[in-house]
Amino acid sequence: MRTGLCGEVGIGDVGSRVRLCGWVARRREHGEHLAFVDLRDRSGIVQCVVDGTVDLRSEYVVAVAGVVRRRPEGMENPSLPTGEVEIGDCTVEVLSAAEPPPFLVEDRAEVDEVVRLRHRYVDLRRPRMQANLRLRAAAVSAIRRAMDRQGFCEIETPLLWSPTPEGAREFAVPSRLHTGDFYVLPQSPQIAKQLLMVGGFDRYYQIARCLRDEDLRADRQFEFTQLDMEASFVTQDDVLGFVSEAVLDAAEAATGARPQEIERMSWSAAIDRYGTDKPDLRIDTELVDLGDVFASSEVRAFAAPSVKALRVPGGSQKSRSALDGLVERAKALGAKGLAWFRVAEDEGATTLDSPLARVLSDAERDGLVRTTGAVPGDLVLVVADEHRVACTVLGQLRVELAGKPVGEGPYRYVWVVEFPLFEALGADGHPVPAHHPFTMPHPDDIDRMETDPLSVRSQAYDLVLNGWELGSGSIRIHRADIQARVFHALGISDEDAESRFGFLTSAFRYGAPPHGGFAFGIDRLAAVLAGEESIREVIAFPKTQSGADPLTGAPKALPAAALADLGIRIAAK
RNA sequence: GGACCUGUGGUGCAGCUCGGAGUGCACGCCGGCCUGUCAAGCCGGAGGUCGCGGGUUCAAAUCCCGUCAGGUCCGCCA
Repeated sequence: MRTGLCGEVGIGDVGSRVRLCGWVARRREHGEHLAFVDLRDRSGIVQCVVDGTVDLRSEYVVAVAGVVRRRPEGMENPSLPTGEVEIGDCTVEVLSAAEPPPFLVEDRAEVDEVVRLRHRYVDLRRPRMQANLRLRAAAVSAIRRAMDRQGFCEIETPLLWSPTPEGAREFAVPSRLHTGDFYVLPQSPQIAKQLLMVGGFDRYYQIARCLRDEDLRADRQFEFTQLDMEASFVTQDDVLGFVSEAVLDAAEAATGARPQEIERMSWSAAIDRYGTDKPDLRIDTELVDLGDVFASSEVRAFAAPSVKALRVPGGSQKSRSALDGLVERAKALGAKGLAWFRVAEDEGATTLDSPLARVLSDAERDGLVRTTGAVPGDLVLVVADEHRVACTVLGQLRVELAGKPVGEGPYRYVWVVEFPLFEALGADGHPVPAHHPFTMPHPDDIDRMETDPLSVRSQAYDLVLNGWELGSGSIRIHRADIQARVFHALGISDEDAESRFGFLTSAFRYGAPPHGGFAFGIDRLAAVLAGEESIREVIAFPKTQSGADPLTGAPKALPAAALADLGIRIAAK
């Protein structure tokens, strides 16, 4: 039907006869003797010249036959990749007429997202969406090649799975044959892939759709796609190596540039230096510890287990009301207060402008400036509080004051390793797992599990890109005795463990290899690499924040007969 | 569950503080003119439940209350 693609016609094709198919992007008519038609397909746009009039409208689907020719001298269009040539002596065949589109099929048209989604089939024609979905496909393809090359076997796991009362809320699927019973859609293939390890598939992966019935965000949809992988007889270093290979290959395929080796950082260093477990390393300021400076301070505001500071380069020009706003923000984030110091210069001496400036000793003033590295023009923010609070509050302010859109380069990947095994003590006095209860404790710390559980590190790790968590994984527990100790620490009784995870623990009784794995979000990776701030821009048919689909109208009520078939009655609201 | 922002011809906005006739801008659309344009140009035209409901008022796009939809964030996402 066609001889090539619109965007690929070039100077080398001059003289050849072509037939191109696509959509009418624009037409420019010059009376009854001459008309230009810009023809668009997925590859781009080429100008077609018609000697006469044409009865075409925007977005008509047409086939244009003609001869490629060099444009007349001075008529080239340097802003168009095909701008040196045009299709001449055209005959146009209308394959399909079209109503005027609801919005311009061009990138520069900014359109309300719900309008775009309602007419997604039109939106998808725009170069942005074409590029984004193709970038995503290139990334996925590279991931598959990387995993295959490393000896991994792609295996599908069920979409209809068993309810597990743990973690994210699950989508329920009623069973027709077992009226009153339900499957759930998997929030991740976690347990299935561990069963595959017991089954002897020592290197498994899957481009897996995962579903979680939790509230949506710019970086979260009900359904999302992960590279899910698991391997047996491996160390944490092995897993990080496998995943790094896939991620770096994907990034190279998507952007053309291969990132450098991904650096590693311990969880405690991430908290200490950036106040978060997903640090954005594009921002070059770090939190600074002022504990030594104020160790014996008379200043009551700084009498706290931890005194942390954040230097804000050039921040001294902030107005008093802007600073008041920062103080309020810090309080909203959980700090008791926020001290600020505007750094200035007076006759060669560095001065501090702050309500607290006068109560600081000379040594404290010097220490604050020296330790933070502040120079005139900077602003220094100080939070004194419990260590975790001081770090996270300043870490959040760091991002809010200096952050950039996630998709804006450069791309800074980092492995955050040695997550704590437990997050905190729950209301029942038992620690709460930071990852999932099958995470292997760090071998150096395992003896403290009963005596000092919150100090126990785990062999769990996250991959972070520009402040977004791409994914997480861990070495899993494969030994019944260690699993029993973790369950015990968590306050999960033997009976409880049996009823909730029985089919996994019993599988482990039949010969479980040491294993570990990882899963990272392909939507998120693709979005960042595409320069987008929302994963909706790399998903063909996403949902809105309320979980609706403006195109199909989903979700909808089911006909009464369908409900009756499933044995379901809708409760009155 | 909560906070904040947004809603005005097909699209994007202005108008809203300080109430006075659906007023304006750009794009698109329709018609006419036009033989080298390329976001073509020129002339003319059509197109509106100011998200919806209620209240205040002589009078509401504008003020108040409620509600719906969309977005960002918190909670949530082991």
